[in-house]
Amino acid sequence: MDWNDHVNSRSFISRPVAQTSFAFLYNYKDDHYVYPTGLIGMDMKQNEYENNNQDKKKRLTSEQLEALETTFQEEKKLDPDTKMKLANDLGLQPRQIAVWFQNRRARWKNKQLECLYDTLKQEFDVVCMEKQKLQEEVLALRTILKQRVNKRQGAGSSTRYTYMSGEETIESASAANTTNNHPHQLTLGQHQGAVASTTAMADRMINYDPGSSVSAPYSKWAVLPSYEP
Amino acid sequence: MDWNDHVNSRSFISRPVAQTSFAFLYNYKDDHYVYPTGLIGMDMKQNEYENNNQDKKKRLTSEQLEALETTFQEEKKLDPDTKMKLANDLGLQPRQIAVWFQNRRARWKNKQLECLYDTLKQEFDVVCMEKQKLQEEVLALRTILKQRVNKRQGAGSSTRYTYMSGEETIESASAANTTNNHPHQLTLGQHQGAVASTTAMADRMINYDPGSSVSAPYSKWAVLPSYEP
DNA sequence: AAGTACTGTGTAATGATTTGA
DNA sequence: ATCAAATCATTACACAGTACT
Repeated sequence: MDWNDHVNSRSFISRPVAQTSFAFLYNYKDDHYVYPTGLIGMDMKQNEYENNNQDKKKRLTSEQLEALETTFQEEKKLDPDTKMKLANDLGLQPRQIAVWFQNRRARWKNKQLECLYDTLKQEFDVVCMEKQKLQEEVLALRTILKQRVNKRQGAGSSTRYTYMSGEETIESASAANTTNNHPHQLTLGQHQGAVASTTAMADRMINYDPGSSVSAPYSKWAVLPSYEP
Repeated sequence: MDWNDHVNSRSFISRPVAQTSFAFLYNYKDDHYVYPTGLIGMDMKQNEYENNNQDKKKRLTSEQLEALETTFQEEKKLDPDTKMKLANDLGLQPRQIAVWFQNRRARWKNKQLECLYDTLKQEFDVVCMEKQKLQEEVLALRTILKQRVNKRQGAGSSTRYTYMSGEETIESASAANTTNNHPHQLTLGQHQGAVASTTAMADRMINYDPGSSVSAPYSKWAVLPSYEP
């Protein structure tokens, strides 16, 4: 009862419904309403005082977004005071501010996840390479040891026990590593390439064939296993 | 002009608007509209013939969801025929079907991402372990080699050139690997634990402290770096 | 035959609502 | 009242065919 004083804060929020509900009034067939050019980036405030007639706009202006974004950067959570201040400054309902922050948080989470994935992917690649090198190194060392043993055996020397013990522990340590036995390293598919950007995620998740945009437009959806709950 | 024959497919789309646009008519203050009990799970069809008065419902019925879900499982993409069929079968607008599928794909993508992450995480852990073992193995092998060389040197033998060359290549191969030099392996934080489930993702992304749910409710938002675009 | 307008579809981003805690 | 999660819908742009000039 402290804030949202004058109006009921929910009174006008609702998007200007007319445009979509009566979209059939427009000449355009399905969902291809042609936007009045020059209305996109404009700095037209859409507060409660001017959404009465036909402002078919809902998107926040760049100013509003900027302010919201800045605020979000420093505080993911929105305390009531900030909310009211933003609402007053930007000519929006407090409720809108709250909703914006909620959505922002939810979507920020997904972004985070993507970044996390990319990071992990890079780490993974690095570790794989290092493992590869270590594997080669082990082979090299083994070869050397073998050569040496052969040489010594030819000379009639016998520190053979020590050698075998070493070989044994070695075998047990890398028994499962001698071959490429990572079922997902390549089979998980698509994610062995260079990590381009966050949007490259989609290309890895979806069986996207970048070449054929003509044939089989539905193919990319048919392949993946269903991970649904 | 062949397809999209009878209806214009967008004519009636809009959701039953009354409920949201005129929400301020309800007595409820801000954003806490209390739903008329007993209307939630009911199987009331909401096609164009009965959304005129006061059906404050938007959620699809379980039947509708089931059908949509089933269809989605077999085809992530919605071809027009299927769309019309579903629309007729379920008493929904074709537009609604399309929208549902779009949203479903978006949600599915996030789920996929989570699964992908978990899978990759497990692979990562495995590879790390294997790398660890290989590292130990390399050390063991080196030790053996060293022992052997010392022994031979003590005996006055001199295959020293061969040894050094081997040692050199070895050093170069694992120069950067001898220590734990993975900046993110633990620093990325939070994701070295067992991979519990897909929802465990949030716990890894957000700096979530599972113990203190009372104090510092805002703390978990203040920590992470901003990965925003 | 090239250019242009129209239409349907897709994805991505975004605003808003519902539900339960 | 607030939040997170899920959901519905809309906005906006891109691309592909088709048709009309």
